[in-house]
Amino acid sequence: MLDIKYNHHKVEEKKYETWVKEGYFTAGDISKKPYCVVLPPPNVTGMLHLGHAYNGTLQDVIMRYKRLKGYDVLWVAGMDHAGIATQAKIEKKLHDQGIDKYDIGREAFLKVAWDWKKEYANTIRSQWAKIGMSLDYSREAFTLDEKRNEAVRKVFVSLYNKGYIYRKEKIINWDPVLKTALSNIEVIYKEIEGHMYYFRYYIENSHDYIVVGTTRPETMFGDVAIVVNPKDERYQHLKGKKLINPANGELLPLIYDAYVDIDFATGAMKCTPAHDPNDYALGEKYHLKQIVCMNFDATMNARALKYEGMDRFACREALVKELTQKGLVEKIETHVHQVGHSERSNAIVEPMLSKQWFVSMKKLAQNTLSRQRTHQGVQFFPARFEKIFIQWLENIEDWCVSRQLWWGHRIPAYYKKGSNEILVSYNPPQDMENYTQDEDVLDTWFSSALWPFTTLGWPEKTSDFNRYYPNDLLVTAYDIIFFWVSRMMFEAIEFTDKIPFKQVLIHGLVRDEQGRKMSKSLGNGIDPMEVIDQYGADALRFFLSTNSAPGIDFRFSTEKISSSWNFINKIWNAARFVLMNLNENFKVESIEIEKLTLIDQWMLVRLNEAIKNIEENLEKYEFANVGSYLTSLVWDDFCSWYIELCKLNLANEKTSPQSKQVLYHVLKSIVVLLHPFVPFVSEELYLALPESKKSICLETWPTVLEGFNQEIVNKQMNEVIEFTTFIRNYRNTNNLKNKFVLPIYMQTKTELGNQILCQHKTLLEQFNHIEFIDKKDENATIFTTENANYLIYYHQEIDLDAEIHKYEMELEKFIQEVHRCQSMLSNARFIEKAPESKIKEEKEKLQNYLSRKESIEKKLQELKSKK
RNA sequence: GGGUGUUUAGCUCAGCUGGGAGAGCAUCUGCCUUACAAGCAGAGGGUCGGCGGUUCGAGCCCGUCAACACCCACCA
Repeated sequence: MLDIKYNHHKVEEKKYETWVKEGYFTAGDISKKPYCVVLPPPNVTGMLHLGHAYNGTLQDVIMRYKRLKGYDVLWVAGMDHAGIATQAKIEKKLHDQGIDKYDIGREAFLKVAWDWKKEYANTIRSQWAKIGMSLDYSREAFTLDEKRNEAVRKVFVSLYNKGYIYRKEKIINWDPVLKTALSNIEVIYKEIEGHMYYFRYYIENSHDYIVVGTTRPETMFGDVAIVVNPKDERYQHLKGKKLINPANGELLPLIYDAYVDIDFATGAMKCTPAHDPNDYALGEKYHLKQIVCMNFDATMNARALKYEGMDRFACREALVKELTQKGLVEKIETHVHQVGHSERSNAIVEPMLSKQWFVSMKKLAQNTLSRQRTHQGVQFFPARFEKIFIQWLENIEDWCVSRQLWWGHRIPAYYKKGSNEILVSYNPPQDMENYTQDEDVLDTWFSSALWPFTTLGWPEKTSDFNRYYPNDLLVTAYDIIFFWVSRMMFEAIEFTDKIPFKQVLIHGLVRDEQGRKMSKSLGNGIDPMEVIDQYGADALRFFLSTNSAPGIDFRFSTEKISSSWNFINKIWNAARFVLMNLNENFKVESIEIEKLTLIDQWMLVRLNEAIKNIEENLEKYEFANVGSYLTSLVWDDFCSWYIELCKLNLANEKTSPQSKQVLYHVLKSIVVLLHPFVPFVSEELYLALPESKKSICLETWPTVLEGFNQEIVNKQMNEVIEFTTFIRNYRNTNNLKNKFVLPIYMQTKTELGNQILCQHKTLLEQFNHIEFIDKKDENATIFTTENANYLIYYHQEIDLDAEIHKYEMELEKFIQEVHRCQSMLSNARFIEKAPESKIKEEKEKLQNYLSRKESIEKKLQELKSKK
């Protein structure tokens, strides 16, 4: 027998281990249809956060649902080496121990990194288990393991040979803290209040000067020209003249190019091709020198003369001071502008000329775009994300893939010693002693981009690849559409000639209770493991999955998790009630409709409707809808009505021979319907049921029972509900005890009313503690429904005026309803254009309201005549 | 500069193809009715951001304005 109270600690203990051991999550039953999803691999940088729990829960709901629906479900477990992020963490750890990575060298560093990975991989696995994620561990992969490395090398070499990968000196985004290049999307632009410095540039052999504005004076040491717009009249007289760079006294040519905005600042712009992407383009156009004036740690180099070795911002300050003293500063204004920061280190990114490896993106993006445009692409949920995805691809730039790190896939490029020869190959050259391998590694996303197929064994032609590729679905947050989804798309199309997955479900981010983004600096992160400890994984999962709409951020809410817990406790107690009523001799029998009472039938009809509705919404990933449907099915239909009414039936097995079967059947169905959301408690309750299988994981999705006259059943039960609600209300307003038996005369108005009086009289009497009597006198309270008038003969002192007022209010309501129906039905255009069913519905409503209005009118007349 | 999302009850949010406004929590009233007091039975509370339009009919579709949030690009 179940404990009196739901105890999530006890319920969630050891179940996951059993599921894994029994192989319920291991795919491979070829008698079933395959369904495959690969988990977005979490970074091995640390522990899982609430976002992971959210992402994992959404997927697990789908996976468990598909398993119940009879699919051979493969949900591939895996983790990401997260190059920059992990290396930064390890460097910090070493630094805290007083170790510099260059002192221990690459190999020793990598050993530390692999130990780190092992430790966090174990933590992550135990957290997946806590959340209940039904992952297939037999195929677990790591983005940096040997198999994935083979695939990466193959892809790199292939892209190189096809001309998609090239090595070039270009302006890239440089992270001076982590000392590596970054791709464009790894740079976060933040608004910063800085300064616009205006310097005087004297004209050679003249006392005249022009004023040039810049936000980055330290880069003046890399200047090679001053550029003005050819139409700018202020500078026409300077053609052919040279200007003196105030920072170093060098002569700069004046170039006329329409790129320069006449109205911005002074209309004269300094040009630093080695430290600015736009200047770089100008530099190419006019064949200007590219002068790098900084080192890779963002200190100034020898070009900065006496400032050599000084940090770039210290140099800026010192230089401005120096030039102020020399009278070369015109003015300094505060200036708000967007400054690029490194996604990982938050350092201000330095645009820097550097030789790096790039993937040429135009053609590859085009291949993806043409599939999307011809509807052979991926289906997005919600659909609007496709637009964002397409716009990004249309404006894509080449992808810088080399990183000056150690933790990652080493670039398979080999440089012949003493020559310019570069060998890009899958295996190192035979005569390796004559070569040196490129020191750099690849961007993490280079290997993640191959994830949907490398996890299935590609490039080998494995049976997994044949069976499970393309994946059916990808579930991920909107913030990595560019980083990941788009790159998986083009790699998949290029190397497998298929889209990587059929659908993408994009979800939002979990924010804190105040609606702020969770971040380390704010310290407002919530550890999912603490939540699980306090409320249980099931409550957390139910909260996460049913309180969020696709693609939209949502707030974490302790209150709502607590509500989820209450809901689970409610189910728990409903199950207790059912199990208490199924005695040891209970045998499951098939349900025969002719043996069922009205409430049995009604409950099964409600269950049927729920199954259909829940399925529809699960297929659309509308989990919030499923959640509210499940809640009302369990709480209202099953607990508040069916179980309460059933208590009467259970006392009399002769009149309701199958009520216990229905109780069992509905509880079991509910438990299975809930299982995708709350796997632990559903397993616990399932195993407590008679004749259950070894695990709910082996169950099948409930099916709809056919053969009910749904319309009649609902109408009859609605009458019961409407009447019961009225009686409860009546007792409340009149301060009557539940046990006080109210005498009631039922005046039926329709055939259905007669049926109810005939068939369900006893039920209504017992359930509501009333007694149907023969009509005695006129002094009664009237309650009117579509099918009957109920006259309550409860004699009490009544305030006649108040009573009249009450009925007048009631009458007013029906008058309005009648008016509404009549005006609709008398509208010729409504009759002409509205669908048949709607017209029929309104006609029926009108009849109903008319009859009820009439009853109230009669009662009012009667009251008024007494006055 | 371009784009997207949000605006619904006191709070947090649902409301999917247009057909009488919903949930949870909070509030008020009454209940220990043996599955559940973390519960039960009732009740109150909203001109669905503003304005205009389409429609027989708009929270939902179109236009426009406003506030907030986010994404992309960028002027040195």
